[in-house]
Amino acid sequence: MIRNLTEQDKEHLQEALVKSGQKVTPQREAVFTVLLSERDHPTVDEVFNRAREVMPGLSLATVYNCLETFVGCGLVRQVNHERESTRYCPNLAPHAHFRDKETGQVHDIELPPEVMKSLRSILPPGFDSEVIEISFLGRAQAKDTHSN
Amino acid sequence: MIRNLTEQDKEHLQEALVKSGQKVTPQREAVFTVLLSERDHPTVDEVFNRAREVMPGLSLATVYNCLETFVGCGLVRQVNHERESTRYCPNLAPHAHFRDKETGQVHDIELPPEVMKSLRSILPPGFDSEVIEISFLGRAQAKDTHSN
DNA sequence: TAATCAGTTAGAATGAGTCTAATCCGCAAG
DNA sequence: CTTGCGGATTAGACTCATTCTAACTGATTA
Ligand SMILES: [Mn+2]
Ligand SMILES: [Mn+2]
Ligand SMILES: [Zn+2]
Ligand SMILES: [Zn+2]
Repeated sequence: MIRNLTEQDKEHLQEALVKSGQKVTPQREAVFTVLLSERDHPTVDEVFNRAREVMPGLSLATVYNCLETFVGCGLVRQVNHERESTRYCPNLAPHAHFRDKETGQVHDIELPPEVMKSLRSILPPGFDSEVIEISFLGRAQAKDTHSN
Repeated sequence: MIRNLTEQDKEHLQEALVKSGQKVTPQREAVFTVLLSERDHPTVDEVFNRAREVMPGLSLATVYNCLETFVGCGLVRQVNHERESTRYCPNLAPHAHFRDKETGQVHDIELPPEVMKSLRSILPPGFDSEVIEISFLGRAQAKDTHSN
């Protein structure tokens, strides 16, 4: 189901867009709403299908555009596993991803700062990294029905 | 330049192939040789072009087939960064990958067991992971001309 | 009003990877 | 030797996520 954006969410969206010289549009709001409604790392097609429920005229091209815009202004992260379709994640906290081999579901795994530090410490001198991606592949006992 | 396989390398290849019910062929030897000659994580096309120097009739389809075979029998790893072409890595030791934003070069980063452990420890109960992928994106001061 | 301009849209193009069907070739049975 | 078999190789067709293009929309500005 598609939630409504809280005032906080709207401000977050507006601020990030305006800060990078772009506008809030109905399409961008719809796509952002979809992302925040179910934090299950949807693909572009999944976002497209969910968003059309609430905005039937929306085009796939626009979903690609919105998501690219959001990535550009730091509102969401892209998540890739092997060569599968790119998925999108609005969780801005540092976290890793766990991909369930059976179900395909993607779960967020919290990343404690001390682990980040120990990771950064394995880089030899001369290597400076801005982005670290960590992804697990395995099986998760389904504890609940939502997948975040 | 394309090295020659040592006896050890040949045995390694043969053992892994035979163990999974497949044969050593001239094409597979050529592709494997390319992978061991420069451990720079080549793409399929790069492998193809290098291998053709030594085996001109080789086809791209066969390079795809050989690499898939090697992955299947654990001789090499696939390395993906975002949606770029898949790269191939014959380094079987546990390691992470560092991708240089400027040059595109991929470097191996050794992964000490204690770091692996601390990573595994962040998984909540119920999550069991066989594979962990770690990749850094950033800039590396070019210390040398080879890229491993 | 007219010009401008970001955003949206449909559809074409791209390209890494996969699939298909024909051929090749080493080996073993006759 | 021939022949048959089965895995491997090959060229080319195909797929499909993503990117590109060019026309259109609609709000804002001169
Ligand atoms: Mn959950
Ligand atoms: Mn090096
Ligand atoms: Zn996430
Ligand atoms: Zn590697």
